[in-house]
Amino acid sequence: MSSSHREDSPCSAVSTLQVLSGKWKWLILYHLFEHPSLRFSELMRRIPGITQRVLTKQLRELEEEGIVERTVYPEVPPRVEYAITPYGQSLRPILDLMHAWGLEHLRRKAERAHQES
Amino acid sequence: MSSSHREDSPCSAVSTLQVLSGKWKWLILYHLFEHPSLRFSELMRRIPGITQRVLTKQLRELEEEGIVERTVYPEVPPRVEYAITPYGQSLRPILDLMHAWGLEHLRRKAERAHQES
DNA sequence: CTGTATCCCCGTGGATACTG
DNA sequence: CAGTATCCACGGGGATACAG
Repeated sequence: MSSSHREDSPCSAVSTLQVLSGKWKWLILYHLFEHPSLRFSELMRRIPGITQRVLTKQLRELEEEGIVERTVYPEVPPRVEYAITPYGQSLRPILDLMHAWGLEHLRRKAERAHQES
Repeated sequence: MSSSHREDSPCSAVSTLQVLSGKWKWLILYHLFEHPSLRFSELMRRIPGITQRVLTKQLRELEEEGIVERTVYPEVPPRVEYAITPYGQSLRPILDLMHAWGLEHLRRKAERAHQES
């Protein structure tokens, strides 16, 4: 996953973004923070627009980084549940801050748009 | 800038990432946090690998969002300085958290790699 | 020095069909 | 239900040349 050119940036925040790079990863985390555990199909339903292929891929990458845990229940039909690992929990403060900032930013833009009308 | 499909995600963190989407934006912010003000060429030097075209584009987008301020000094040769706006300062806590998390993540990976050797 | 203007590559993600 | 397997489209970003 992009361990290609060894940029070795002095800014470690960049490596965080690297790990979480992927159009839907933070949204996936958001839902897993809201619900301790979700099935594959539940994630699909909660994330309109994502496809099976992409959801699978991003979950696998999050799992690879130790952020998400995948549990397979050997039943028929198969059931697979995803949950945030304790390590993944450490991302919560970041997501919360971004959530707050995003809200404020949207409010700010709405205000601007309103002013010039 | 991607106001295309109106996903209206319930997660506002996503809109934050949207605003800051761009390969080098956080790194640009990082340097502007370290130095109250930097010239275009100074940013170029501090960000190895970026091109003029892309640096310009990302700076313009940050400016558009009110995060970065661009000041042109009408001299010859021209001098342009970039600085974080007060509003942009509100991103600092997020960047700091990501910085810390990134460091810890790298440490963690190094540890793992070391274990299995 | 601080940019534009062109052209182009390639990786991420989307569409669709199929499977244990 | 929870995925793979293929194929493909698109746009963000890189290379290069040029300009005020």
